[in-house]
Amino acid sequence: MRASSVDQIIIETLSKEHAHLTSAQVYEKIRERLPAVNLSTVYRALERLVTSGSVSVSDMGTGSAVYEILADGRHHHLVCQKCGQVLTIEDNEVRELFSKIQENNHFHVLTNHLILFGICAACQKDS
Amino acid sequence: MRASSVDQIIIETLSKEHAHLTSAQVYEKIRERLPAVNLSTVYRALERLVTSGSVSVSDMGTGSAVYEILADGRHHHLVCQKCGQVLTIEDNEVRELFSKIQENNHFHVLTNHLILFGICAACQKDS
DNA sequence: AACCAAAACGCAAATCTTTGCAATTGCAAC
DNA sequence: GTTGCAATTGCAAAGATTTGCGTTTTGGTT
Ligand SMILES: [Zn+2]
Ligand SMILES: [Zn+2]
Ligand SMILES: [Zn+2]
Ligand SMILES: [Zn+2]
Repeated sequence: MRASSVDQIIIETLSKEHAHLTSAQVYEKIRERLPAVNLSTVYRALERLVTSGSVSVSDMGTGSAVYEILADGRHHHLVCQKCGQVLTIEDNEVRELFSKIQENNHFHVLTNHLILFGICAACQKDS
Repeated sequence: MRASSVDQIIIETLSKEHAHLTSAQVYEKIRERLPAVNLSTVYRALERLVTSGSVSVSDMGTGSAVYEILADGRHHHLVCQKCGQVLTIEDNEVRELFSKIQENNHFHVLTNHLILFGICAACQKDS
């Protein structure tokens, strides 16, 4: 992989934002520094960063994928399908499962930003 | 929900196929019996079936989502990002994690066809 | 049987993402 | 500094999925 300027700017942007950004949001941020950049270039840069493991991409049920820097420490999310609330869970709550899967199936899990859908406590009470 | 004929035909189709079908594949099957059906109608029917819990939808990294009947018993998959191999794991291998998440976060997990990406045993040896 | 409201549908347009191809750029060897 | 190759990019088109809206169908009620 070559030191693409777009890759570097995306890393810097996501590192500063500490949030889940859509491709369109990343695109807007990049254009502040590279006004002529093409959207497909951003998609390809994001793909490279995901493959290299420095960025996660996830479908959180919002209609478009979201990207997040992984340097801050691994975590996962629970997304309520009724109210849309997003809970964060620590990696150690999931690590045990991944270890067991690794043992049982000799399969090295790379998923690093797991999204589980369901119903949150508040919405369970409502029904 | 009303008893839509498309819903019923999709159920029958997926029940007979016992496989992961893309929306395009479902569409082709439906057209054998409803030649004039619209693709967006199929998408909306699939969405209803997923919401009702009778069908699962998953991104298995193939470029388009796949749908599968859930009546046959719950299961999950490990997808190798190098060779594309798809391993199936039983629900009991995952249920423990979901129970723990339920306890710790009072969150009722509905994800019923989990896809985890990683590297299979064979591909680990190769590298 | 006529009526009504809700659900489902068809169609076209919008949105999101990927891809083929030709042109450009960065890196390293010569 | 020039050459060569592979990575990156822009652009346009294709592919995948969703959505707005007007119309039709369905099932229940009068
Ligand atoms: Zn996150
Ligand atoms: Zn909720
Ligand atoms: Zn499956
Ligand atoms: Zn493999």
